[in-house]
Amino acid sequence: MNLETAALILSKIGNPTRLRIVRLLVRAGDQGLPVGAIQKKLKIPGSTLTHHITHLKNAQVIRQERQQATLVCKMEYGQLAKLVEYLTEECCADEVGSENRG
Amino acid sequence: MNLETAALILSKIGNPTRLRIVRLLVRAGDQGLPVGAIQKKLKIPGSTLTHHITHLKNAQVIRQERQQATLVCKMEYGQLAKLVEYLTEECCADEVGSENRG
DNA sequence: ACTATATTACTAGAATTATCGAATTAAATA
DNA sequence: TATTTAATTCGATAATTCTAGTAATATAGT
Repeated sequence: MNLETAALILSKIGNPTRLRIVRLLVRAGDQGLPVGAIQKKLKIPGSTLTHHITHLKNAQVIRQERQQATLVCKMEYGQLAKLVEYLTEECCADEVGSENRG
Repeated sequence: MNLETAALILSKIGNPTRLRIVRLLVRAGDQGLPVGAIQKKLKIPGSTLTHHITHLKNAQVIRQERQQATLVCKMEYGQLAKLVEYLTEECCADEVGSENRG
């Protein structure tokens, strides 16, 4: 994980609609959630939803698995973990002032 | 902290230039860093830097304090802490699947 | 094959964001 | 007051992003 990738992921989840999608998927857990189910919850046009899903997929924040007719969206927890690790190591702690913050 | 605010902050730090600024400021610690010092490190025009600083200020990710002739930028750690708290409580854990994630 | 459901692709206008030069404001100092 | 240093505002342009309608594609059941 480098700075550019971290910024990319942050910018992708830094959109209200996409953050809602992420929240739904995290809460759905390992079984994921079909696109149609997300659409019903968010009440937005399919084309708009696909646009956002494409963003999240491209940044590898989520992935999709086909189950018969429906495509199930799932979180890419590994990518999120790497992001948190990067932010923790690169942008936080281990430098001047980090002890006197609390 | 609500979803919209969280998304706003994420989008602001989800820009490579602004993430660099944040990284510099976190590493600078409580003493912060003058705008001019940031400019020297990032090597970008002042107007561009101000543009990004304005974004970070508006989202309360950083604040500025005047010290004589120079304006010192400092992290707003509180805001970051609230963001992490929101993400942890709203978007992670405490739901199906969070235990089996390894 | 036909139909319904699920999802993506194409397309375009609106809105937002990024960049940076030039002019401007603010503070310190001669 | 004039000058220098520090930083912002203004204004223009380019690039990206958001939204959503319409058309197309894929899958499952009849």
